Amino acid sequence: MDILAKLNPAQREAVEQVHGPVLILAGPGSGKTRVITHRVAYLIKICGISPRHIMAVTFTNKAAREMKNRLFGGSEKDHTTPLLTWSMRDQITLGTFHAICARILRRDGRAIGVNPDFVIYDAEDQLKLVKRAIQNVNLDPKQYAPPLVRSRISAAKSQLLTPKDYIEQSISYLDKVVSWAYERYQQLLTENNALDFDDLLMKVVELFRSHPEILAEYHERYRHIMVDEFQDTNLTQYELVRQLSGKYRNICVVGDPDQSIYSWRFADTRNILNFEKDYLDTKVVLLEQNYRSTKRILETASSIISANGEHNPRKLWTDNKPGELTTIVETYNEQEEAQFVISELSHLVEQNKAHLSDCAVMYRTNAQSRALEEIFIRKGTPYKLVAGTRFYERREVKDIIAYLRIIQNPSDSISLLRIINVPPRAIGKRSISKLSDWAESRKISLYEALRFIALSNGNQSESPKLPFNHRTTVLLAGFFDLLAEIITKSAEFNMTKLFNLVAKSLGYKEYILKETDGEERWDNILELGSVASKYDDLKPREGLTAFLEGVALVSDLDGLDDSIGAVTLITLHQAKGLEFPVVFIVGMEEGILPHFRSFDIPEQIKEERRLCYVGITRAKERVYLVHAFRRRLIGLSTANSPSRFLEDIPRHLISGTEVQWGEVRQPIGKTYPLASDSTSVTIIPELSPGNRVRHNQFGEGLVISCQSVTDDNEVLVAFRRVGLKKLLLSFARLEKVE
DNA sequence: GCCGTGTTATTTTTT
DNA sequence: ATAACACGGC
Repeated sequence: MDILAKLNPAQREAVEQVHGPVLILAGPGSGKTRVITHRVAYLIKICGISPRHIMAVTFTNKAAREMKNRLFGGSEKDHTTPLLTWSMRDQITLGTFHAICARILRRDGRAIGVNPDFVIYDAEDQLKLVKRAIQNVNLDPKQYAPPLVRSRISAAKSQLLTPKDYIEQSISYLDKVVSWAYERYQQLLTENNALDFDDLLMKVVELFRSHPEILAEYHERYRHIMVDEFQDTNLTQYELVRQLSGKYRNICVVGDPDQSIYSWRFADTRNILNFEKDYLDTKVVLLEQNYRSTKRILETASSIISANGEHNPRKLWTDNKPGELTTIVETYNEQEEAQFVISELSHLVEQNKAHLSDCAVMYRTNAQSRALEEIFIRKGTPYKLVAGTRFYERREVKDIIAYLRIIQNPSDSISLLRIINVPPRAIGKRSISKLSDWAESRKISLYEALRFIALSNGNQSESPKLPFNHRTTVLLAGFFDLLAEIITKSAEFNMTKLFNLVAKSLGYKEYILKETDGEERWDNILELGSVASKYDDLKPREGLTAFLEGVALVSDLDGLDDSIGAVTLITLHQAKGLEFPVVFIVGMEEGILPHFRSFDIPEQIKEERRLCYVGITRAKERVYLVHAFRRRLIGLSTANSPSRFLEDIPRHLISGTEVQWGEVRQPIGKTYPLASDSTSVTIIPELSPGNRVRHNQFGEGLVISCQSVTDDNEVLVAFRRVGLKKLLLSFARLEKVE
C-alpha cells in the first residue's frame, strides 16, 4: 500500500475514490499533481485497471510529459523510482484536450467527413482564412476586423455553436456579419482539409453526437477519466468530458476557481458548478494543506484573493515556517526595475540563499520582457525566456512547415500560397491572384489547378482556355512538378531525408542566407530539422503526420529547460502550474496588473486579481512585488500608480524598510549595487521628464524621458522647432529652464 | 516585378 | 516607438 503512504487524509481520499464522479478542489501547492499521478498508479496497481483504460487530460504538453515522467520514469537511466513500469508508458492516454482530440479525429473523423490527412491551422493561418471568408461574403475586412471576427468564431466554437446556431441567435448586425463569415470560414477550412484549434474539440463532440456507436467504443476504451485544471475548460471541453464519461461515470476533475485565468479564451468556471449539478452523486474533496509556500507567502496571496469577495469555503493553510516578509519595491522606471531584480538576485546568490535557476521574474505582458532582457544582457545575468519570438511562429520555420504540410495535404491552399514564390520563382502577385480566381471559379484547389496547368502545358489543344501567358504557364507548371516530385519522394523518405529535401535542395537555404539575419534563420531551420529527426523511426507518412501534429500543438512552455543555471522570465499565465523558490512580479501597477483593458469590467478585474494570486502562489520562499514610478508604454513614458492589489496586503506582511511605496519619491541619485561587478552604478537624472530645457542650436524643448546608458544618460527632448531629438547628457550641454 | 516611402495600427494573456 | 502594410514610382 505504499502508494497511499505519503499522502495526507484528503489526498488519500481523492486517490481511493476511483468509482463515480469526483471533484477535487485543490488550492495552489496542495499536491494536486501528486494526487493525480498517485490516483493513476492506484488504479493500475491496486485496482488492476489496464493503463489502456485510463485517460488523463492536462492543460499543457509539458504537464503531460512531467506527469508521464513521474509515473513511468523520465528515461531508462532515471534514478528516481517511478510509480509504474516503463512499458506502460505508451498504453495510457495522457495529453492535452487538443492532442487527444486530434488523435481521435485521425482515427475516426471519417465518419463525419474529416479526412485523416487534415492539417491544423494556427492563429496566423486562421486569420488569413477569416479574411478570405469576409471577402467571400462580399464584405470589407477593413470594416470588420478579421481578428475580431476570428475571436467571435472561436467563442462560438467554444460553446458548441455551429454557424446555423449562430445565425439563429444573432441579434445585432455585427453578429449577422460574423455568422456569414463563420459559415464561409468553415467551408474554406473544409476545402483546405484543415481544422483550427477549436475544431479539434468541437468535431469530436459532433462525432460522438452523430455516431453513438463510435462513442460506445470510446466508452469501453476509456473507463477512467481525469481532467486537470478544470476551471480553465470551456463548454465544448465540458461536453466532451460528459460524453466520454457517459457510461461508466468514472470521472475525476481537478481544479481551483481561484486560479481561473483563461476566461478570455472562453474558459468558463461555471463548469465546476455544473459538474456538481450534472453528477448529483459527486464526491467533493478539498485539498487545503499547502506544501509549497511559507506562511507569509500564503497569507500575502490569500489577502489578495480574498479581496475578490467571493464566498469561499476553502481555507488554505500550511505547516511550513513563517519565512520572509514580502518585499514591495518602487523603482524609477522599467530599467531600474530590471536593475533592482538583478541586484537582488546577486545578493541572494552571493549569500547562498538561492541559485539563479531557483528564481523567476513574472510579468503581465510579453512586451515587458524586453526591458528586462536588455538589462540582463548588459549585466551579463543569464536568463531563459519562455517563448522569445516564438519558434514555431518564425517566418522561416513556417515556410518549411508549409512545404511539409502540402506533402501531407495538397489541398492546403494557405500553405501553398505561402511558398508558391518562396524562394522567388518569378511567380508574382498578378499571376497568383489570377491563379486563385481561376481555381475558385472552377471550384478546385490551387494544387489541382496547378496540376491542370502542368498537364495542359505543351498540348495547346486543351480546352478551357487558360488565362496565363506562356511564360507564366511554364513557371506554374514548373512549380507543380516540384511539389509533385517531393510528394512522390515523401512516400519512401524518412523525416530527416524529407526535411533535407525540402530545406536544402529547393534553393531555400541560399535564399534565406541572403535575408537579414540569414545565418540565424538558417540555424532555426536546422533546429527544426533536429526536431524532425526524432520522428525518423516511424514509417514515412506516419512520421510526417506525427511531426506536423507535434509542431501544431506545441506550447511555448515545452521548451523550458529547468536544468540550466539561469533566471526564468515568464508571463503570469505561463507560470501557472510551476513553482520557484524565489518569485519577482514586476510591473505591479495600475494599467499593467490589473491591465487597463480590464478596467471597465468588474469580472475582468477579478481575473487580474486571480492572475496576481497565481503568481504569488508560485513562490516557495521569497516574493518581491515591484512597481515602477514611470514606464515607457507604446512610445511615451507614463506615470503609473501602484497596483490596487498591493493595498490589499496587510502591513505586517510587508518589508518596507528599504524603499516604501505609496510615498512620492524623488527619483534622483539612487544607488544600486550591480551583479556583474561589485561596484555600484548611480543613476542621476539631472533632468527629469517634464523639465524645460534650452539647447544653443535646437532652441527650447521639453524633456520626454531620461534613461541611463553605459557611462551616460540619454535624454529624449521634444524641441519646439526641430522636433524629437535623442541626446547624450554629457555632450549636449543642455540648459535647464525654470 | 521590385523597391522605397508613408501610413497605420499596435499591445493582454495562448492550446 | 516600432513594425507591418499599403500604395505609388522606378
